[in-house]
Parts: sequence; structure tokens; C-alpha cells
Amino acid sequence: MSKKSASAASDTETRATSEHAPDLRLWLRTLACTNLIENHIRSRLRAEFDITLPRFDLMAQLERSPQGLKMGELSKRMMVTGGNVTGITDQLVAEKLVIREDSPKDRRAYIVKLTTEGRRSFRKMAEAHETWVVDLFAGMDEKQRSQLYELMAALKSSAAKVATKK
Amino acid sequence: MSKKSASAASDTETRATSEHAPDLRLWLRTLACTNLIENHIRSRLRAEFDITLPRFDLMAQLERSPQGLKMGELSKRMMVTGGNVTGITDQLVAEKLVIREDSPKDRRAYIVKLTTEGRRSFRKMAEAHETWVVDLFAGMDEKQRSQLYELMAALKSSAAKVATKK
DNA sequence: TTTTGATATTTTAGGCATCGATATATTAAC
DNA sequence: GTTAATATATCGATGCCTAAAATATCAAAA
Repeated sequence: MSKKSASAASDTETRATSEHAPDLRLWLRTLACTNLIENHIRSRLRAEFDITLPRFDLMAQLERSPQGLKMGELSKRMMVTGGNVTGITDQLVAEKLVIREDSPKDRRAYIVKLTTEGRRSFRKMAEAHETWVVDLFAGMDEKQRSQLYELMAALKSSAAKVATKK
Repeated sequence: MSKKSASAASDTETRATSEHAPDLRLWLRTLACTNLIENHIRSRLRAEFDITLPRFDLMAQLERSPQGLKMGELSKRMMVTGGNVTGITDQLVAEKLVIREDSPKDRRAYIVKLTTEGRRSFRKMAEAHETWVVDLFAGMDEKQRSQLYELMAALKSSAAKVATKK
């Protein structure tokens, strides 16, 4: 990822590049860190509850919305494509953890809800999940955690300016 | 993801849960933020260079190691499984961006290297990639960025304690 | 040697993710 | 009302990713 263009780099390119490298290192470190945590959580969900992270995430969305959610709403909240939600929902329906109901207002749409079994099952998993997260962050003190929380808000708003437009 | 068990929650469970919720929010915010950025970069790589992020990442590893890397070494550095590296490498070989050479020391192993074309191509992409990252972080000031850099080091070491063991 | 165990990579099967295309239903224009 | 534009969801193709099993090689002990 080092920069320094091969041969014919202009002075401004070269300068800009060496100024920018710290941002790149910051991003790569951030990414490595979240991947480490996410992979850990993923494998514990699989090992202890035999469930995948995407399914857990979908159920988490539904648990917050007891009235159920349309497929498109799930897609928006999970920040994934509609086709993806279709597939994950299919699996969860097959496992009887969620149900698809026809929307009374719009015949194109479905309302997805947790089943009773799904809600019970989710709550047990969520409790464990939360303690894992707590453990993963336990090496930081309270001040560091609250600083990180604020910085992530700043980063999100910084990135959203670029990522959202166009 | 809200906690508060349905009915028979013990007092300690309830208390522990409400103490823990902030860590969960911190994690979810961090994850949403990095996903936003990663997806943005992914789609720009695809749109402007017709390449996937994993292929770009693999090439980035090779660019830092001009002598080439064994498959297993790539796997370790990219934090993905060996089977995954096999697939990505196959694609890059087909595009003539990398080559697999037999290791002279070990007939089980391959050494993967960028081709001349691969190196040229990567450098062009990396330059653009870096400016994207800079733009994404541009809404944070220098102090925020360096704070974030340090906090990520702290988080990585905190998480590694848990994630690595066993 | 030959066996044993570890290492390097690929293969296989299953699931997640995207994009682009399609089928159907809604909404708005005319 | 018919047409056109938009919205909701699914499907098909492709690629990433993992875990587990298979293959091949190496290295060291018996």
C-alpha cells in the first residue's frame, strides 16, 4: 500500500501522497481491528448457537420492532441489498424463527416477524453476545470507550458526506 | 438488541445488562461506520477499476513484499482462510496480475508475485484508493485522527487478549 | 528405511453478498 | 380507464468466505 508512484510522479503527487499515508494507516488499523472482533463474534455464534451472524443481525432488527418489518425496511436497516434479505429470511423461515406475513396494505410487500420461538431463542443468544462484546472491550477504560464512541460519530459523519453523495 | 429479559430476569441479570448496553452501542456504531467506509471503497474500486476489494488487498500485500509471498503467508496477513486465498489468487492469475512460482525450497508451496503489469496496475489503483480514504477522513481534524489511531491500538490489544486465546 | 506427525495447498459444500433482470403491484398522468 | 413511471420483492449469475476433508510434501524419530 506504499505510495510513491513508480517513475513519473509529479512533485505535488509525491507530496500529497506522503501527507496522506497516515490516513491510510489509520484506516487499515481500524479495519483490521473491527475484522478481528467481528470474526471472533461470528465464530462464537456458530460454535455456541449454530447460527450465522447475518441471521442473528436480522433477528436483532426484528426484536427491536415487535410489529414486524417489511423486507425493504430490513434491507435499509441492515445496509444490505434486498436480494440478500430474501435469502437470509428464507433460511430463518425454514428454521421457524421468523414468519412472512402478507402486508394488508400493499400486496407487493411482506411483513417479517419473529416467531415466539424466534424471540425466545434470540434473547438467549443476545445475552451471550453482549457479554462477549463487553469482554472484547474490557481492556479499555471508561474514558477511552467514551472517546471512541464520540470519534466514531465524527468519522461516520465525515464519511457519510462523501459516501452518500451521488 | 435491546436487553431486558422477557419475564423472569433476575435482578443481577437486569443490572448487568443495563451496565453493558453502552459497550454494545459502541460496538454497533463502530461496525456501522467501518462498513459504510468499506462498502464505499468497494464500489469505487469496482466502478473505476473493475476490481474487487479482496483482489486489491491481495495485490497490496504483494506490493509490500517484492520477493513474493507463500499462499499461507498471504492467508495469515490477510486474516482469511487458505481456501479463500486459493480462489482469489486463481482469479488474479487468470487476469495476469500475479504469478504462482514453485518454491525452490519446498515443493508443497508456491510463491506468489505481482507481474510487471500487476505492479503497474496496482500502483495506479492504490493512488486513487489513498485519496478516497483521505477524503473519507477529511471531516476529522488532526487531533481526532491521532486519537482514533491510538484508541484503535488499545482496542486491538484488548480484543486480541480475548480473541486469540483458545 | 519406514513410520509418524506436521505443514502447504487445494477441493468441496454451504452460506453471504452484490448486481442486473424480472414479475407483480401501486401510483400518477393523461 | 389506460398508460407510464415507480416501488417491492424474488431470481440467476458470480464471487467471497469458512470449515472440513483430501492430497502432497517435508522432517524427524524408530
